[in-house]
Amino acid sequence: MAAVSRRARDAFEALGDPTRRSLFERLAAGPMAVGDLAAGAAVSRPAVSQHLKVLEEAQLVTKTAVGARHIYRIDPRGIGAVRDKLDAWHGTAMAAFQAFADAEHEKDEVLK
Amino acid sequence: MAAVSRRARDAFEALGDPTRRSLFERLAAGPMAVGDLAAGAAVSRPAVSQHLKVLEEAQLVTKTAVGARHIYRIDPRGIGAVRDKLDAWHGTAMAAFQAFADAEHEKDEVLK
DNA sequence: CAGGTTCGTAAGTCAAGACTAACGGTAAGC
DNA sequence: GCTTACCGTTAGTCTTGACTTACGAACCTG
Repeated sequence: MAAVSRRARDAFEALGDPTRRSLFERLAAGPMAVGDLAAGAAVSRPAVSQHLKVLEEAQLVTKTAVGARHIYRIDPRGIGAVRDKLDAWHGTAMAAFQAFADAEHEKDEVLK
Repeated sequence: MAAVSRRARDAFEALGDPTRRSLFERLAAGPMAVGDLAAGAAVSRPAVSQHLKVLEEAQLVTKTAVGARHIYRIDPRGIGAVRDKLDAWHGTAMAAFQAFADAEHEKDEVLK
């Protein structure tokens, strides 16, 4: 659980940066090499490499060497972890709201 | 569309900060006042106020004044926007992988 | 083997933003 | 009315991290 939480934590921080989110979004369309990725980015190629490293550490992407080219692709497990966290938050928030609504309804019944 | 994208963008950036994510997670358990929120946080109360402002601008929480106390609670629409974005990424990534797998299977009958 | 790609890393600069202290403003209590 | 809570904002400091340039490693190609 700690590993999952840690992974989700890193994933949120990784997706917090607009440049990284842009790279991640482009990788969602399909695997791509660093050079191609950098060609469409607003920053230099080394910057792209650094961002890809962060995304990789966050388990959001995976790297595969093909000759001299490094192909990056999305790691579905990373998205899954983030989505699970989001669902958990949504669930508890809904439960809390429901409890609050029930309590309010209870008071209304008593007042009647 | 642009409004949704913009909202999702701000939400990702808002959830990128560990302190803000901690506050958001505590609010998921139920509505809370700023003072109570600051009491359990590692930073000062003004810092909590600033973070809550960012979360509010990102449509992730809503504020309600009750006397001199300001009660913050989670805005389900904010989570929804982020989750939708995540689902979209996951969907396109899966489609891209499927297309790649189909193409490989088509062409590499003899290889591998 | 020499030359040209492709990519990651190191060093250094610099701006964004996270934080605290101090102040002002509003609502409840005496 | 006066004081006491509770909260938001401002001003200013300081750390984090995003970025570029320069360099070197690994790889293919001729």
